[in-house]
Amino acid sequence: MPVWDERESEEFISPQYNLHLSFRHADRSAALPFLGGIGTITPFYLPNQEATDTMRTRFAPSPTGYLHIGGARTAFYSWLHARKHGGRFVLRIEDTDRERSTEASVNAILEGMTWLGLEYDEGPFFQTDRFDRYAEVIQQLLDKGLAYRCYCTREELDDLREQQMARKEKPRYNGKCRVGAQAREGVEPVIRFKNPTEGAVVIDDLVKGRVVIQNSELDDLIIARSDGTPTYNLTVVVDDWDMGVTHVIRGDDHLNNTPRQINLLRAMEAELPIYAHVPMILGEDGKRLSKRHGAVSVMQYREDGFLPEALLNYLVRLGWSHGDQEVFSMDEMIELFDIKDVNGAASIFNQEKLLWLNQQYIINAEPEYIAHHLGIHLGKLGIDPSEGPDILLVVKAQQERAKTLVEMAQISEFIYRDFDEFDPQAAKKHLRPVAQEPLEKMKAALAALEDWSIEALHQTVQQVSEALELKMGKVAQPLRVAVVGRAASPGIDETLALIGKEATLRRIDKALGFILQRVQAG
RNA sequence: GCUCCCUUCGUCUAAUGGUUAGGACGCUGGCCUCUCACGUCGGUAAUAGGGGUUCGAAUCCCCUAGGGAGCACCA
Repeated sequence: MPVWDERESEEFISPQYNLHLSFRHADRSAALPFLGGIGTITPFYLPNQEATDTMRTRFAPSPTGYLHIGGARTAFYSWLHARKHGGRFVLRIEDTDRERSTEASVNAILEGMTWLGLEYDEGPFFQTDRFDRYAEVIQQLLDKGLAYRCYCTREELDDLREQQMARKEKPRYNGKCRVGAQAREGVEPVIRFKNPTEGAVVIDDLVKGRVVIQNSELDDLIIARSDGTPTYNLTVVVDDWDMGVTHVIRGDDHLNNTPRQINLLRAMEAELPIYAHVPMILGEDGKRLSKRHGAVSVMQYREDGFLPEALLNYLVRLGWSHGDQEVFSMDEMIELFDIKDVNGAASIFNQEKLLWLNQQYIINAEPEYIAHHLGIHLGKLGIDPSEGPDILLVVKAQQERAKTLVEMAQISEFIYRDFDEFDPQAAKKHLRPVAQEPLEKMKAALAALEDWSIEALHQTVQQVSEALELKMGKVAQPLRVAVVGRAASPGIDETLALIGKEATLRRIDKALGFILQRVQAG
């Protein structure tokens, strides 16, 4: 069973989760009555569904891994489409492949969607709970003569395929058992759908436009394996129909499956959904996104310090645009996004642009929001934020300086603890003998300072600079390297304020020691 | 191999037959400045190739090339 973050589960997962429980464990024969034969079947409606004319989109991942970037985008597009039109967004888990499906993957997918904030209105439904229903539809197709048992063995099919490939033909089933096939000893038959042999299937795809496929290109696909379990093309079609899905938004790797599914839908005399096939997302090398490309799991982006809003904004702009606008609020995305405007071409995932967007979101976010997430990343560095200054002050000081929350934690480390070594480059440039006097003067002035406020600190640095007749940079930079260890930090006054008086004086001493050592070393 | 989809700066995209082909990321030069960053002003860089149609093509048609997907008792 999924393990939820208590706080988040209350908000929007819980209702579906309860339904999931009741759906999985209830007496299905009572809960899900089926009616009639082919032609008179009316789609049944799952317990929480309302009117049949409600627009519905769905996300239907197979739980064989985490939620990846491509899946997240199609889920998001489906979600946006439903939200925009006041429809419902359905989550369905396609777990009929029992070899590869895992509970852990289901949880990973739900966790990913939760993090992104893609709450679903119905589901999650599990296909493994619906085998009775699939069996029923298959039987009806059989009764109607729209499907048949095929007794060809795997070996025979393999041979057939090889021969066809050798002849440079498209491999497909030859329809041997289509008429008058006899049961064979020791062969458990599969069930095939009798695909039309003539004519063409027309798909008016919202993204790809009109796509026409000749039925002569299609063969009689298997809808039930020899062990009786249904296959993908059958289950999607039955589910989309039963669940009242009106808009099928999915990856364009499914475009080639669509004509088969349409033929199946027609055989069941079901209403056809509207299709939208969105293109793939490619890695930086132009190849299909894979583990080689690093962070492909959406949860990895959380680990890496990205905000979910930034990731969604990036994904919506990947393949879609609204004039010159780059940054969109969630409301704007819902209002402006239109699946019809999605580009038909595959696009390359560009980490640099995502980083830029993430920084924009960090800059514009409420400090409280950032602080909440920053705490986690500080914790990973072994830092307890409560042992330092108010974390809101840290966020405000660093907000414009980090592309990710991980980076923000890293560049804030100096606030919480002394560093071990000076950055060699920075020390070489700034901790030189000429810096000795400014540092000593600063130390004295700071030691005497009672009011450790940003304003007072600013004045102090300025006064010391003026007294030495130096530009402020000549004083502030050595001081910065002394207390931060590096040449970059927030304004020197803010920096000192965050570090505190005691640590500041201690670190200046250390820097003076460093310079002395350097002089002696020659 | 066959079928389907796709092709504008390095990347994401705008331009629905008439624009000096626009914006954004990146890279880069200036400004701002105590550093870094933010911000700001500039620069760099594209219609895959070839044929048509048209007064006029990134845009419509055809061919070629390149990329992707599908052709499973996976989803």
